[in-house]
Amino acid sequence: MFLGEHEHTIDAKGRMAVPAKFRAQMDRGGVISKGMGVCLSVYTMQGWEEKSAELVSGKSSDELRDFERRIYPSASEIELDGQGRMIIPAKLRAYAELGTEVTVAGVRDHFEIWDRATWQAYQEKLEAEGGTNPF
Amino acid sequence: MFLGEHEHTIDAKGRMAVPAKFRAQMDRGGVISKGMGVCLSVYTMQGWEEKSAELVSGKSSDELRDFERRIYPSASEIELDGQGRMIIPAKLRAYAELGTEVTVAGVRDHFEIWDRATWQAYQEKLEAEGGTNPF
DNA sequence: ATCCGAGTGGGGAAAAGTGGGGAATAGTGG
DNA sequence: CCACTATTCCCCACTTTTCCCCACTCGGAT
Repeated sequence: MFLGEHEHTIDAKGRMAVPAKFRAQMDRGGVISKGMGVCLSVYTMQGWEEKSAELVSGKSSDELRDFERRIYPSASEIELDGQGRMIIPAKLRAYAELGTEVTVAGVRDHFEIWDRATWQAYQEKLEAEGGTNPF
Repeated sequence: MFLGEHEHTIDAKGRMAVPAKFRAQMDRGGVISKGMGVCLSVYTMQGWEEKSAELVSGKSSDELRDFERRIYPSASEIELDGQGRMIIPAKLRAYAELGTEVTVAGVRDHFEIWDRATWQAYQEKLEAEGGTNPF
């Protein structure tokens, strides 16, 4: 399970260290894709297959065609290098408007990568709208 | 699995480099055919056989004859040269209105070749219709 | 103080992508 | 059957990007 908020940086080569606590789950690689909102989502390979299978089920063949052409091209398979970093494809980096300073947030079955400023604004918005903590 | 969006070029001889991430899957050759829409679809040999078997199943013999005469003559077997490029037959290139700048998009069990401008317009249309990313 | 793991940065080798020359091949006309 | 032309295919060459490895820093734990 992915938990917690981690502040990391993207270097000049487009690399970002995966939080050490997430690495064991990602050792067999994973998939990065456009996320819901201005962010990127990273799944384990298994998580990706389950999630995408669930999403395509029960679609008509016309819907399915368009849907598949949206989600698969916007994703990319990722691996970790010897230092536990992943490369974020330039297109996805542009989509999520990532600068060098990013926040990595664990969200149960996946983790998300946000530009730090975007993340902060989003959290403040949630806090203003969202009431109290449930625990 | 074919994932991601790759910008490549077709040279004066009709050759296009296959994205490195797709090559391992194409090493035993494949089949290129007219795609659904203004694009071309490329399957692995195995994927093509499965897909075409699926498509012809449950057709009456009249339907089947027409279908086969439409599908198979427009398709072409492809191999990679020493640099990992494939040749795109001129007829197919004309069908998909491919210029020199193309986008190669991985779509799970196959990948598609689009003229870059056509692809961009299509993606913008999907985005306008389709709401948010599901991941 | 020292060790160790985490995060970051960068040099250099390897691979990917692109372009083009020239031989082999197929097709066309005499 | 031969000559000519056009196309295909196999190399070689160059540029850019990617990938692998080594090195440094910073905290926390021993």
